[in-house]
Amino acid sequence: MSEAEVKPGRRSIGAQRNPASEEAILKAAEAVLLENGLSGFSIEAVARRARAGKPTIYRWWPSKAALLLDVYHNHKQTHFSYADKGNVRDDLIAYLSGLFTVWRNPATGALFRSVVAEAQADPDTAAALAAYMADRRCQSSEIVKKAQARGEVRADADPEIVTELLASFAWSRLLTDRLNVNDGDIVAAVDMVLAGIAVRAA
Amino acid sequence: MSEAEVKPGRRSIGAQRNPASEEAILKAAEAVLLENGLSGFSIEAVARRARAGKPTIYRWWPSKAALLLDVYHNHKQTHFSYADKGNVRDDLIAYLSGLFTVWRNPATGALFRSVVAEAQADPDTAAALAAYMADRRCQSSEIVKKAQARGEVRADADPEIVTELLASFAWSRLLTDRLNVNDGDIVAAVDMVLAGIAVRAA
Amino acid sequence: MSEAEVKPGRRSIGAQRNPASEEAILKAAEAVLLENGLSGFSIEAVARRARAGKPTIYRWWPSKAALLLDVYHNHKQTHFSYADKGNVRDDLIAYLSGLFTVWRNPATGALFRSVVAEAQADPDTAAALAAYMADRRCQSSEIVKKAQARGEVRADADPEIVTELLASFAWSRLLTDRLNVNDGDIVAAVDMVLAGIAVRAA
Amino acid sequence: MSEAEVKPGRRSIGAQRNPASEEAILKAAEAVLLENGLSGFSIEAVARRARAGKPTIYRWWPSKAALLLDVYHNHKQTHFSYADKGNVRDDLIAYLSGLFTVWRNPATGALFRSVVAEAQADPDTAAALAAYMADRRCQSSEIVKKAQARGEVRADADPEIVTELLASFAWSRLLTDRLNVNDGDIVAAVDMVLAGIAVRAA
DNA sequence: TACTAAGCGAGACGGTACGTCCCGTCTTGTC
DNA sequence: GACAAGACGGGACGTACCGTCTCGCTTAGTA
Repeated sequence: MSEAEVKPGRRSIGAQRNPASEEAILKAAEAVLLENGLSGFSIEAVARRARAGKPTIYRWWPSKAALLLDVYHNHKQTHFSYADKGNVRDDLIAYLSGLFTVWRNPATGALFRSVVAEAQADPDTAAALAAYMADRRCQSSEIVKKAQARGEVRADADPEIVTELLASFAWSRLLTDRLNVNDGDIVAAVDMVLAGIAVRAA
Repeated sequence: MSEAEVKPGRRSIGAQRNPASEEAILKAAEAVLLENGLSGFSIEAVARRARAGKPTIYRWWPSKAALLLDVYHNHKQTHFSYADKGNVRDDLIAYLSGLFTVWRNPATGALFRSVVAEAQADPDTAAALAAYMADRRCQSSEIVKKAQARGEVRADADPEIVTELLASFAWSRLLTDRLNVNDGDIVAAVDMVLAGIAVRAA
Repeated sequence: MSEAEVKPGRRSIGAQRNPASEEAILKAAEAVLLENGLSGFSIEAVARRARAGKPTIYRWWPSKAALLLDVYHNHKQTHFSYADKGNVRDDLIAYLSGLFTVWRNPATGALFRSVVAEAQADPDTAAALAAYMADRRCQSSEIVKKAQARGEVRADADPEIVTELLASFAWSRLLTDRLNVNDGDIVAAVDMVLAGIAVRAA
Repeated sequence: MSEAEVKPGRRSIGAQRNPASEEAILKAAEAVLLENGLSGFSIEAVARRARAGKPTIYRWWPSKAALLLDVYHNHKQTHFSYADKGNVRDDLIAYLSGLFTVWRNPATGALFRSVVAEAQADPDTAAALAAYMADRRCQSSEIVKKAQARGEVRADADPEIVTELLASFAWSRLLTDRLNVNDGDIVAAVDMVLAGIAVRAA
């Protein structure tokens, strides 16, 4: 209120985590990542931007990767929902095009690409990403399980592999900058998995 | 071969590139990457190990990524061949399990993971990786094209998407350290793409 | 006294200074200084060791230097007395060897060295040290004044300079870690000041 | 000459120490020390001021203290000479007032005070200072040795202790900011050492 | 044959970022 | 209102690499 708090920004609020600092850091981290890319994303840059001390960041996030993941999670609170359209084809198309749509957002896409990249070098990030992906596989495979319950999908199909196949497709497009190549590919991929490409043996 | 060349390193052989240096650098780069991981892979470390000057490296490889890619290419000269087993199912299984096998090799796997990671931050690597992947898609889609010619696969299936779907599956397993989860998944993925999972509508 | 107060630290005893805290802090400060040296002497370290909050220290001691000085004064309550042996030579030898003896004690020596060092950078410490030294000069010069009264020492000699010369000698030995070089030097210094080194002009 | 050297300052001159950098760093170090005092003297500040990289400083000076000492030595090249005035009294007065004069220079005085302070916390500085002081004692005691040769000073006087006593006096005045108290004290100290203060026993 | 020109190992240069430690201030909840 | 506790913004620490530079050398090709 007074001018005292203007100059130095935030202060400690006692022997407890200051939510304002956390928010400012996450916001700054996202901004830095978007503006400077993964290679320009450094703890120092985030601290500078958030007007926070480096130790404050290290106190709560053990590594660059942890911060990155946290930013990603916070960003993804605008989750896409798993719509239930009544038939498996529309559900899978919605799922896959949902992934494409979310990652076409420059922020979300860059964020996830960064997390994946970081995971290749940093074991902690790798573990966090693995946990996250396991959760997603579990959630998305529900689509197929429901379809099996409805009798739309063969009972011997592994639900997790179905959605993993589709999600992997989205991954590789994201990681090779080919998210916008051809929207028809989304439907083609779903239909391939659903109907197969083999000529019907009578 | 002899230890004579070990101690004082290599010298210039005149106004031309010294192949011994190139070889030593590539070898050292691979060794450093394998021993210290992507995060420990630095030009300095490679130069130290190769007993080479940093400018020698920068003279021939514009960036860390270029060196990485070069190492990868050199390493992959032990290419897996696209066997032609006469039927599309065996060919695709051979293709997909070939990818898994190649990447299960610690060197090759780490190399490719590093290249993909680097491509997320470095545009040059991204471009190189894109070109490389386009070539691979082109080559691998031949499997499907041949099968279409044999009448095994429906003519309206997009050959590139077929193998891209399978290759993406291998990518995501590589990038999330799940290459060894379940060998049966390979066959399951191929069969899914071939026969589909939908219940036959009579 | 009991170990009950060890574990959970001390509590406030109401709106007044808690002597137990003061004592614990001074004790901890001395211990830290002795164990880790001046360079390892930090308010944080003292607070940790004393199980005290940093603000408690800052509340009572405005600076590191103030704490240091306070520790020194508390430590020196075991003052050496200015013995009066009846003749100036023995008194001065007792005075100078007293300084050496006091500072040969690791705690006292390190403490005084630290105060002097701190005074070179911190004006407050410098002022405190100056006041302290003025007092000591005044006290120690009494030795010479008494000798003058007894007729042992020439009336035109400046008493303060006499003891300052001897104390400076001890200082420089302390500050350059040469306290134990040669015990004979103490007597030599005193005799020099008393009898002079010039050849007697008949 | 060209504008190339304007922006980035100095460059490497190959695999050898760049004297321009060394000079710039020493100059900057002195300036920082004088302007901000010992407490404001940091490697970072010196690097900033010298437009040098921190590693360049650490490459050549293992510690803050080493840099400090080097600055002091470089500064003292304007050595005071040990004048030989033919009689020991004038020589000793010249020696002692020389010390006072040199240290009354703000730069030199602050420098030496800083070195002494640093030596109380840092063993390397302590060692360097000890070596330096041993050398000075050796040099300055020559005054007394010559006087002994001339028969002016008793042969049983320890030459090193004589000048050590006087130098210590200057030290303590420097370290307690009392360099300007009373110029007569210089002569008084010398005469005390020469003639003694004891009343002549007939 | 002598000269030029480029590549070589080496390593110093100005920098940026790392992750840690401590500074002195602030606030919370307990006594 | 003093206490233990500990988070806060800030700044310096000493280290690792970055990409650039110049050195002194070695040798191939040109003159």
